Amino acid sequence: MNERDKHDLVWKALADSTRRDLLDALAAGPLSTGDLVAKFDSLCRTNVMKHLDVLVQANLVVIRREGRMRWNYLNPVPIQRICDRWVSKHVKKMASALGHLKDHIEVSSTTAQQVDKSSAKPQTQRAKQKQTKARKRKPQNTP
Amino acid sequence: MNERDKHDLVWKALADSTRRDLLDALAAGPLSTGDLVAKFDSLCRTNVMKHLDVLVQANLVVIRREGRMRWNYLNPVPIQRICDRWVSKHVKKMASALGHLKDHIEVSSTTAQQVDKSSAKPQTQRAKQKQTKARKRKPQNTP
DNA sequence: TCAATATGTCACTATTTAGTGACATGAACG
DNA sequence: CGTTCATGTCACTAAATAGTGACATATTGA
Repeated sequence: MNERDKHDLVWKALADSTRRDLLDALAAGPLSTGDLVAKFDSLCRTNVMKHLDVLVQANLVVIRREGRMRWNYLNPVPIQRICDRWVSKHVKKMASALGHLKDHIEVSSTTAQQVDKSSAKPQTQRAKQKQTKARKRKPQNTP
Repeated sequence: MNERDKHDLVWKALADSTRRDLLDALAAGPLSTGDLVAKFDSLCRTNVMKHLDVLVQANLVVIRREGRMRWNYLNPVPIQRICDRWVSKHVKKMASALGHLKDHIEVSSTTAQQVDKSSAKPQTQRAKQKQTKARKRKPQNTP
């Protein structure tokens, strides 16, 4: 399993709100599987275990066995890791992307409060040709 | 659409590696849909548009129309927002969770490097009873 | 040993999502 | 006009995922 796949497992695991809730429950301290089942009334035990499996695969939950008990521990490291990586990966580009964004955008009500202002410089693109033929062209920066 | 649902849209949108790649491509600056189709050789145009729709729903991509062209802009705000919120939401618990974790864990090779050390204090849990009956019990902290 | 309990596994259905081709719309431009 | 091309929409199939009940395993303690 390469790094990118592991990365993807974490994203996939975090994509589900039920699993994020499970992580929430474990944030205060480890719980047994049965504890979690009791806590999440809408889910059957098998379902909880399946979600836990996904979290374990992503290394977001680590288990410790004690007799017939299984204690589930939250491992927060991959979360911070993925956030750090994703944000830092884009942090420079983000500043410019925010710049590109403003000026002329169909500003939605929510977007309006979330977007900064600066310049917009589209990339010049389009090399290969698939079924959709295309030619070089350059849009106005500030119509 | 409540805040939690919007939150979920962002997670769901980011869960797919193709969509993360699309965001990567837009990080350098806006691209038209056709540009993106040309860039992602393995995807058909309809597929690219569907992924873009998901990103637009999550407000991760904002579009600007210019004649018959559609320019897709990355909006990095929700990413930072979700990372900030998720991390800060757990930041205190995380320190303690990391504490809970070490001591006695079936340390996997990858986990070993990602986990800190301190104390482990399981929660006392288990209230309701579903099909799985359960009684109160408390595991050893450090076996 | 035997019964209760916690967890593990299997087989299956239902829902969602990915992915595609065909056709529709609408601006650009001769 | 009418053609070209970027984009939009629809209908459909295939694959992945959520979710469940039934049964299996294994530990605990009377």
